[in-house]
Amino acid sequence: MGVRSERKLATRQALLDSALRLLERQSLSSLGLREVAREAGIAPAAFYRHFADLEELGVELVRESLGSMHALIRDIRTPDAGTEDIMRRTVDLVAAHVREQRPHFRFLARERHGGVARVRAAIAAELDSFIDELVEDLAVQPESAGWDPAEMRVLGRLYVNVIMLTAAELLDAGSAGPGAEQRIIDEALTQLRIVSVGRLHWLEGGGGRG
Amino acid sequence: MGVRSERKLATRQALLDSALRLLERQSLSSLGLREVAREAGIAPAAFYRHFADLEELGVELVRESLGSMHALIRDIRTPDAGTEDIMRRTVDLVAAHVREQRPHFRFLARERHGGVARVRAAIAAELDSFIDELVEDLAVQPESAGWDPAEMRVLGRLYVNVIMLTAAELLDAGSAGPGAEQRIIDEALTQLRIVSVGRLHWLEGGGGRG
DNA sequence: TGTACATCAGTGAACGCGCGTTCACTGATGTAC
DNA sequence: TGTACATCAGTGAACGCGCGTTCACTGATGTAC
Repeated sequence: MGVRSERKLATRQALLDSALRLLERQSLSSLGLREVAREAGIAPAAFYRHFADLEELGVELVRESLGSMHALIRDIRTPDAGTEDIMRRTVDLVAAHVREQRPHFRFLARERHGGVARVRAAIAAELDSFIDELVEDLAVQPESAGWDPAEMRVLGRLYVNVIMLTAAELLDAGSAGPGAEQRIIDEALTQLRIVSVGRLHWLEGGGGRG
Repeated sequence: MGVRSERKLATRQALLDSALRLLERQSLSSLGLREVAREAGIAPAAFYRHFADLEELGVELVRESLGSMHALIRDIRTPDAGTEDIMRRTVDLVAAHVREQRPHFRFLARERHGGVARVRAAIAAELDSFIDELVEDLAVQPESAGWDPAEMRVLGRLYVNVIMLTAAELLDAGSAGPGAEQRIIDEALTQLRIVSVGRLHWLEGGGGRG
């Protein structure tokens, strides 16, 4: 790969990084092109060499951020351990990933229901595929015997939602005083436990419809 | 009350309504003062007779929107019925309220993790008080015997989160094709059932820690 | 290796535009007597 | 009830500013021979 295209990629990445940095304190729809270019140290016009507009950059940020989310989900996948161990591991991993990739998780939390429809759709689509992955793992566990596939998917969505909301709460934990992070982690663990107990006894009442 | 203050209140309300209308398609941080004034049919300068800036208007919108949310929670409170009936009623009520107060729920979903910290804080505080209300109701039910108060609160948060996320999904149901709304309602019901089964068997394993 | 030309990422100036905010004002409503 | 003055919600013009986008350009990198 030539020097020129390497530098182009570096500039592109600088734009993405600058945008992500600015997005810690504002939402995508209020972000300015000149603002991002300034932060990245290039002329505003150069932005157009990389993206048609900020929405396109936003969609690329979704890809990047969900890479972080994907790494988290992959780490969580340990179908061999006991349920309690998996859950403990899960909340610890969520906390660790949020700490290491704050801006990515901030971006996802903010834009999941944000003002840019295309970005919202991109996030929803990717979350769906994460749910599929998680359901694959859940399906091979003995606790899943007798489960309806559609209901398994709802269970997976419930787990992913708990994880996403926990990540979002952890982002604001800093300003909520010391101990807040541990409290959020403990609550997340309790939520996962409640759901898991529900899962364990699901079939007793005929799928909760008894 | 005089004619003048009545008219002032009417203008103020027109500003709030106009803002809410515009916020169906964008987020608060990208909303413009002139834009809102234009939509309300008044001169930009008149805005300042009612709010110091858009953030202040936003906080007032939180109050208004959570009024809608509060009405929903109040409707849900029927501690006398059986669990399954309560849950069916709950998802139907969520769907009905979202249909009738779309802009309010859109606003809440968008700004709960949005770019304006003060608005985020206002929403979080109000959600907390809704959880308290819900927990009050849950506490008097026989299913809650033996529960730790802190764990009850986590359960309440879990229910409220399911409700909020269901409302958010219903908002985009229209563009997801016909049948999407019913599918979302069914999934929400299943989630509530899973959580409720978990609640029912919670103590068997020593609070899920067995 | 050296030369001549092509490519193209990034520049800097320019544009028209809508923004938030200020200000002195107007005229209907409110108040005091 | 009528009059004289005070209040104040809303106006319209003006301001300086940063925005997104365009354009011809520059000069380092790439390519062909």
